[in-house]
Amino acid sequence: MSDVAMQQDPPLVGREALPGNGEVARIELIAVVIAVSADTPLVLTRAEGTLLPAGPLETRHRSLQAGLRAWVEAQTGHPLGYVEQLYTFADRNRGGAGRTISISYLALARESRPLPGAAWQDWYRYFPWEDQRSAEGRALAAALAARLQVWAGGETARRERVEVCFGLGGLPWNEELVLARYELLYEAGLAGEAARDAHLPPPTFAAGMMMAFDHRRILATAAARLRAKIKYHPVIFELMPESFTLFELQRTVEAIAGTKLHKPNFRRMVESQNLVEETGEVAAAGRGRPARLYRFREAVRRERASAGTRLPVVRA
Amino acid sequence: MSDVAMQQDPPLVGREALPGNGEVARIELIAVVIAVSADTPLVLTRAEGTLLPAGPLETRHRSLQAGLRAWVEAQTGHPLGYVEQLYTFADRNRGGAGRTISISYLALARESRPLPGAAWQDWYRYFPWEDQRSAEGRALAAALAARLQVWAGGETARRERVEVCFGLGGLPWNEELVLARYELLYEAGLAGEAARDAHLPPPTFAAGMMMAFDHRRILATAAARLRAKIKYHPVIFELMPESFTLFELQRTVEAIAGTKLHKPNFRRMVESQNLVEETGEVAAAGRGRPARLYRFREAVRRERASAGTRLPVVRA
DNA sequence: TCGTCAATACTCAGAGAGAGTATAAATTGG
DNA sequence: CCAATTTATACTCTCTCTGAGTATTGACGA
Repeated sequence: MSDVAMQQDPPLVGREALPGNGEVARIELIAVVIAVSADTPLVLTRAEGTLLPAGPLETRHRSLQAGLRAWVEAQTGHPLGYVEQLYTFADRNRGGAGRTISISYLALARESRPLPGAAWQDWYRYFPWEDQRSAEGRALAAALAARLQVWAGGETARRERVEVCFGLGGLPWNEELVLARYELLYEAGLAGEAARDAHLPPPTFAAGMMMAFDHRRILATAAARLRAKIKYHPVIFELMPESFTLFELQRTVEAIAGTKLHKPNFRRMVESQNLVEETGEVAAAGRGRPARLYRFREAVRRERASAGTRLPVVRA
Repeated sequence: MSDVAMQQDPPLVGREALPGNGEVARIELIAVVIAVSADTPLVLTRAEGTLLPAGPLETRHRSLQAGLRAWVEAQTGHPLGYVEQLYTFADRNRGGAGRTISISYLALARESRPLPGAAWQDWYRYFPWEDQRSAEGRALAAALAARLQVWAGGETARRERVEVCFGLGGLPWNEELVLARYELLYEAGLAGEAARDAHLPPPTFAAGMMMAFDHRRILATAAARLRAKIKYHPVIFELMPESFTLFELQRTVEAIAGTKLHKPNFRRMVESQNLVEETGEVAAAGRGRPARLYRFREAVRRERASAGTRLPVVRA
């Protein structure tokens, strides 16, 4: 797929005239803005970390993305760079006519100082079980898996979902299943939003920090997409400064993926793909041998597009 | 990402109350329904192949997907099975207030007899250069690439796009770049829609069959997604009958991907991934040794979800 | 019965991934 | 100033996967 093109809104061409019986809806634009600071993935939030930047599409907005950028900048002071569309949801407005369509986006950024009322939050506050780099995260995931097995009981479909999502029974942990894991926890009542949405009193135990509405679900969708995407598309550089060491790059990937990587093999992978080039400088020394600084090779954009995944094609 | 979940509309939970200044928009639902008949990928169309099934979201529709399914069935008589969201576009209505938001979907199906007014069309009528299985398709792609190089002239950015998209200069043909190639052709005026949208007279040469509005662009988006997806997710089985031979499976993949595959290696790949199991029967003999029949293994859904792509993780 | 055709089975070399070890270049503490 | 420590970088060694080609099997038909 043309990723570069998908980041832009397509050209405006006329569409089929709709008959008059079509309902009208309000359009809400929601942004998941991700950055990484050292070892911590960050998400840009409002209202003490309970809301994602969002706002309605207005007449003055020339496109969906333009509207999104305007709202994020107004609410957080942060101008957006890389943006891609995530998913479009609909729900009926309660106690009112019409419906709201929510169009969610993933944006990648470098950390900055947000406006008052907005703040970067550690992404793992919302999904602590996703941090498989630390023993605590792994322990929490195991504990949640155990609770989910109890919840699943004798239903094999549920048991299998738990096994796949949490890497039980010899299956590996798959860091991409962020959304599937959150959905399991929601269904089992282990996400705080489940009781809230059912108008029940808060449960005695809830995993991770809640958000308002379905914003944590959108956050899970964004994280799943990002964790999948860094493996086949060099978007990780959207999160990096101009120059960086290979180990800083590795730790950024680790922060996003929530797993530890094998240093020599990571280095070999990056170098063999010609993703980076040396700047000729070395990092300001801390302890140990100083690391060389690298920058993203511009030509990568071109070459990466021609990579893709593999089928056993026959060559002429 | 949780693909199974993404195919469903998420649970309806309340969203942020929007201030009154939000614009309202009409919502249009558009479906790209794909099937494969022997060697030919098919797309479900209306109006002599110039329109995709589409219709406005109405109050009676309980969800976006429900609305989509209702429209497709009403217009074509074809009930939808597998459905996934593609992309959401916006454009201003000409000569009217408000805006239309178009939400496009990819659906996979098995061929059926559509209602009068609807018809399955060979997908390659719209994108003949995408059929790299045949010498004619490859020749057309080469001819278009030559025209595009002339159009690009001295602009290196354009030249590089042409090289990547059409596999020039030693680069391989990447079948996933359907949308990027269509966009190039549109920009260069080699797609009929370009002149139409610019209110110019029809050009002397136009590649592939046109569609109304931006429906061919949506079709390109769907094809790009499908070509990418069959490589890492067993969606191909949505297009297959209950039982099939391995070579029929291969030809279905070839029809979608537009490339020839290496038979022994394709067979090894399918078998090594435990995607299928033998039914015990053999296909009704034509010429040559009769082929064994296979069926899709249900357990695959579970196992595939745990696959994903690779990072050099470190194992405990 | 033999030739043809398509399905199925096997082989082999090279690339790549996982895992571990060795060396280099800096800081820090005696 | 030297040695211990720390971190970066380089190298090695399997084992699996993949691309590519060849061989065998089982049907039909002349």
